[in-house]
Amino acid sequence: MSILCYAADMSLRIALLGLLDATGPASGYDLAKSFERSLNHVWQAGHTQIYPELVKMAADGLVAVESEGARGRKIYAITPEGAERLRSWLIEHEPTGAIRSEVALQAFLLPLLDKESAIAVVERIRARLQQRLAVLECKDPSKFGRYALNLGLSQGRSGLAWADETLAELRGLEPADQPAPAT
Amino acid sequence: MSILCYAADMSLRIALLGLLDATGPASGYDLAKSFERSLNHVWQAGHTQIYPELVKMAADGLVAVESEGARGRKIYAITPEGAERLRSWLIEHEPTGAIRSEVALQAFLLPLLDKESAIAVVERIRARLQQRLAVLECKDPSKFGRYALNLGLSQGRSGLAWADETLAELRGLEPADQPAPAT
DNA sequence: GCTGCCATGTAAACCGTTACATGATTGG
DNA sequence: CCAATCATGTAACGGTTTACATGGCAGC
Repeated sequence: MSILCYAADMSLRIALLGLLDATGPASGYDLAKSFERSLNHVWQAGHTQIYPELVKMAADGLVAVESEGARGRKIYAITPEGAERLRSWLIEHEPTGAIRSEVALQAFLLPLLDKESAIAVVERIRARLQQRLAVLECKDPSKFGRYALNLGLSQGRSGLAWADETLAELRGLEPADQPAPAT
Repeated sequence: MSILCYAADMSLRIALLGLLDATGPASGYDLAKSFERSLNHVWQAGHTQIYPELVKMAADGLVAVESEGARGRKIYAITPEGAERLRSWLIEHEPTGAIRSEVALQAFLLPLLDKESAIAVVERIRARLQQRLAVLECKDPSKFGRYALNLGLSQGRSGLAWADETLAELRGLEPADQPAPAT
């Protein structure tokens, strides 16, 4: 609305500014790799989103092309203005707790399934969570993103605990409690 | 690609089918209310998304207008085809673990802030999590969505625990460990 | 010379939010 | 009669994904 009202979300911008601030100048390609490696469990973005966004951010003065290397490689650096924008977002932005989780949606709808199917679904969810957790557990906890890593570990473990409790509950159900196995 | 490859996500469809299956025929308005009340911590959708989607779903034969009530109220019911689509999604769909969380992004970037600011950010996150948790704790655990409710409670509590640990760690830091408070 | 990775981009489609718009009904 | 709520929708915008497209360089 007002000129002070920036676009709704901007989290992609913030993530890019954060990476540039934390690890120094980088190309779009580097940033895409960083997303995959370090930011993966927190935010995702592919190169097709990153390249145009960097151009817009440069137009807004938040980053600048520091140098151009081999093969048309363009190295972006964060500007002081960008660093300030990053800090003020961190300090001022009230994060929306809103979550869209396919896992949670499946959990919500579990009662629609018969016992066997529900158990199979939860087992698959459990396997998936375990796999994700294993990836996080391999990461270096002394690195930059360690607070988010701890958060991911904590959430992953609590998801696993939920899956185990739910499996126990489902297995303990009397067959009579089940919905009809549908025609 | 092939005619068997349905649109990528469809979670909104699934959520709508799930509500119709679980609680019987309903209007778009009712469904929007249900989203707010029961599905809020799992998936969000406003009426502006729901109305057009119901029209498309009716065109695809997954729901049907069962009756039209007062004030142009249209009551949709799930069709057998819709019920089958719902069940096969639940059983077959491998949920993507991908998460985009502004809270986690802030956690990731915490080391960019000086000690005082970082503590303030985590305290705000903690307050927000507590508030969400309080909402969930008021819900009836015997209702339809109770598996998802348990999951939400579990995740909320682990988030709170993370915030407390992180605050303790930040408060215990030597001032020397801090980044320069930025000109 | 070919394969594979580095490196950058565009275009179309889709999903989701915000703002806008309309009218009926109920209760005070 | 007025306000609140019921009830439905459209339009524009912005963010995200998928597919398409191009070319340089390194090693075999």
